[in-house]
Amino acid sequence: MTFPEELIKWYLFNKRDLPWRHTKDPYVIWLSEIILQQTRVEQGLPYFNKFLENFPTVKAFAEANEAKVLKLWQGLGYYSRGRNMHATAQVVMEKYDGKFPVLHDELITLKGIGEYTAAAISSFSSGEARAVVDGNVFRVLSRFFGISTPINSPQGKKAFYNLANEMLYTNDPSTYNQAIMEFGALQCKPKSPNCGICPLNLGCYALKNNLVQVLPIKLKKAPQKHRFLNYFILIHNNNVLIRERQVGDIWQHLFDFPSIETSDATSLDDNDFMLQIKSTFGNDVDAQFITHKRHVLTHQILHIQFFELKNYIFNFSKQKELYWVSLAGLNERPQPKVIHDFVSEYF
DNA sequence: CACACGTGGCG
DNA sequence: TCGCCAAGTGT
Repeated sequence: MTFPEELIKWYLFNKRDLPWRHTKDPYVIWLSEIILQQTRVEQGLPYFNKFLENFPTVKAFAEANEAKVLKLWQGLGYYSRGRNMHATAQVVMEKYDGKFPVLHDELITLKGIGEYTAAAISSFSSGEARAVVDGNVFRVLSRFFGISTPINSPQGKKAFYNLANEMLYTNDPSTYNQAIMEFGALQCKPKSPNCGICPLNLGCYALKNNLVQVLPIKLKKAPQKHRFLNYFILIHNNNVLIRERQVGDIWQHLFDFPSIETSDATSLDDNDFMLQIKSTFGNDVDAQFITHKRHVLTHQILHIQFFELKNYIFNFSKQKELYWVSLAGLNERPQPKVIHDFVSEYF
């Protein structure tokens, strides 16, 4: 038995009895779909009932004032959904004579209705062959077929949309769409799905390859972190001390000056910072601030300060990554770009 | 196109 | 506790 047919079989036996599954009325389905965007069924269900009681028809919805709509929406989150619904209800009254559209291409033009919702309403209410792609579909397809392309990357979205439409059971798009989403919500759950009782476990790539906990892959935002690098320029007999950066951090194998990294912005007046300098370079050291700059990388923002050191003690020779370099011959060294920028800037 | 938008539940 | 996730969309 094929993938979509297995899903539908599972669905017919295991589906929850939800109110919006008893109708093909596009208005009612629209109501449920908007409410369920990024929202769990348990959380959205009371709102669905509340909205249907207050606004049994699009007409009633359109004639309500926005304040009442938002009042009813209170506590659901993503309040633009409520405002967009109100606007859409009025467009349906004016442009569609109060008859809620059922075609994808019409639905997609309405406020608050994107690719997912247009596919959902059109397939559920008119049987149009449009595959829904939501968080559940990403997960089910990613695991079953072993797709590791990140679901939130442009390539990933394209790949999953294509695959979803290839898999679409065109004999019954409505049931298939509901089936794959319900399957993702109840069986192929994000965390600890019970693969032992899964009807698709024999053909599941993720289960076979022990990737259920890994797929789908979602790229993290990686918020930019701030780092404070304090560089020390040590000059002796017309030589300057540089250091090769080690593996496990930015600029691997590139050269820069010896430095102390701190968790905050620092100044020489800062006791802790001065203590660190002395413990590293010797108590008699005399540090002098030269200049600072910001260096913005993809995942981090570097705050860089330069200090010139005088009267330091030569306790660096033991460290392998440190090198004395002739100031005059700097440009002849195997030059890492980074040090070259810094050096050319200050010498 | 990366990001903001809300709230509640879960491990 | 806290990050992740939940039937996405608009900008």
